[in-house]
Parts: sequence; structure tokens; C-alpha cells
Amino acid sequence: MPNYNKCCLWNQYGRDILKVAILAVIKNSPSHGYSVLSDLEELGFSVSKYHPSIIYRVLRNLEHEALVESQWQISGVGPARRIYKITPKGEEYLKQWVLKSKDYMGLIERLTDFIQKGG
Amino acid sequence: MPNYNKCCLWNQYGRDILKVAILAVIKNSPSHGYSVLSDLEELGFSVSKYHPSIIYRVLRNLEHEALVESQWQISGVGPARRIYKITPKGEEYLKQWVLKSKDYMGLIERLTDFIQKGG
DNA sequence: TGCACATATGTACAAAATGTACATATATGT
DNA sequence: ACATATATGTACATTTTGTACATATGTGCA
Repeated sequence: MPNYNKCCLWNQYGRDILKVAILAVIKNSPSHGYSVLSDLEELGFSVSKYHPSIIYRVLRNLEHEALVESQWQISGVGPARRIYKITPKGEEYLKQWVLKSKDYMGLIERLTDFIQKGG
Repeated sequence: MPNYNKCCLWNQYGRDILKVAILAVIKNSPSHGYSVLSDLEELGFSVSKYHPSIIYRVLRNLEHEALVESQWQISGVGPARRIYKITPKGEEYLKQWVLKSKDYMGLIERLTDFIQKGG
């Protein structure tokens, strides 16, 4: 029996685009969760139809992975906000993702071609 | 409180490429699980490093969704094979996916642009 | 002053998807 | 008889995702 890889067949194939989009928005300018929502919408992600709590879970995951870091902003109008900014590790993650996305798009194109014209 | 969508924020964004690739391979010619593996490899998916049982789970899911249907092939060399072929519903699913993938690639391009040039 | 509403951030638990190890059976070559 | 390639699964643990609910502040207005 060959020694198989133990995990993550799916993770190779672009399941992380939402995570990346959030990280990109935070890179562009440090933001809090609620404002990330509208920035995503502008980027073309239909997130405003969903409950905002989804975003906070992604943000906590990103922080857990040390791709972003946060601090409370007490001052200002409205309730306190948690402001996220990207870390060097986060910047590197984005850079690598851009490279991988080129391969990924190639794969999608080959697949759509195969579907339409066959092998 | 606005009435939020209740699910599937992630499902909008290309998590299903492996499923689609398997379906495409079966559309191209009715196949059994083990041969789907090598066809996927040819298409550019590195699946041979993984345990084949993963594929059988996807195949059962596809059949559960009525995108494919199967029957045992007793004759021939080696152990019995379960041969899958695509259903009309499966064909329609592929057609819709090809359309969606165009939008999806546009989104990826806009995102990579945004990462590299900012907003 | 008290009530609705927009802003802002979460927790808790259920359900589904995925990871991982293991189980089974047939044909061929040595 | 035994190893190897072919072929198809099951069982259970872990992780991710779905879904409902909880909490707090400031603004406008009746």
C-alpha cells in the first residue's frame, strides 16, 4: 500500500476566497467587522444578505491564525469597535494566494473546456 | 431586523470544483470509481496521492442528489465494478456550473487586482 | 423619558462535511 | 501459498458550517 496523504484534498481547491477577501479588505485599511461587510459588498461579495455574526467568526479564525491582530476602539460614536489590522504573516498569505489563484483559474478553464468539448 | 438568508454563504463560492470535475469525467464516459481517479489526474487534479475511498463518498453523494446513477458490472476482469453514468439532472447541473464559473473567475480576478493595487 | 432603530459584537448548540483508520473481495504473477 | 494491483466500501472522530439567540451603545422622535 502506497503512503497516502492524510488530509485536505478539498482545501487545495479555492474554498478560502471569502477569507482572502476579508483579509484583503483589512489590508487595504484597518477595519472593524461591521465595516468589512460593506467593503465586501463593494468588492462584489453578496454578504449583506447574511447575518453579520458570520463575519465575526471568520475574523476570530484569522486572528487565531495570526493573519490579523485586533484592538478595541472605545472612543468614537456608537458601541465599542474591535479594529483589525493585517500582520506580516497575513500579507505573506495574500501574496501566496495570488500566485495559487492563477493555477486555480487555469484549472477552472480546463474543466469548463472539458465539459463543453469533452476529452 | 431585516430578514437574512439562513444559509450557504460559502456555497456560493466554488467549493464544488472537485464534485464538478468528477461529474464531468462521468459525463465524458460512464465510469467506475477507480477509473475516475486516473481521469481526474489527467485533468490536472492531484487525487492519486489520496485514499480512493474519498472518491466513493463523493460518488454516493452525487447519486443521492440524482446527478448520476449506477449499476453493478459483474462480468470482466477483477472485482465487480459499480458503473456510474450522468443523469439529465447532472447534465443540467454542469451547464449551470459553467455559467456560474465565469462570474466566479471574474470575482477572483477583481480580488487579485484589489490585493495588488488596493481600492 | 422612554421607545424604536441603526450600529456593533458576539455565544450556544445542532447539523453537515471532512479526516482518518480500518475492512473486504477478486484476479494475476511467482 | 503469498504478494500485489485492482476495486469498493464502513465506522467513528473532528472540524466546519448553519441557525437561533443574546447583548450593548448612541440617535432621533413622540
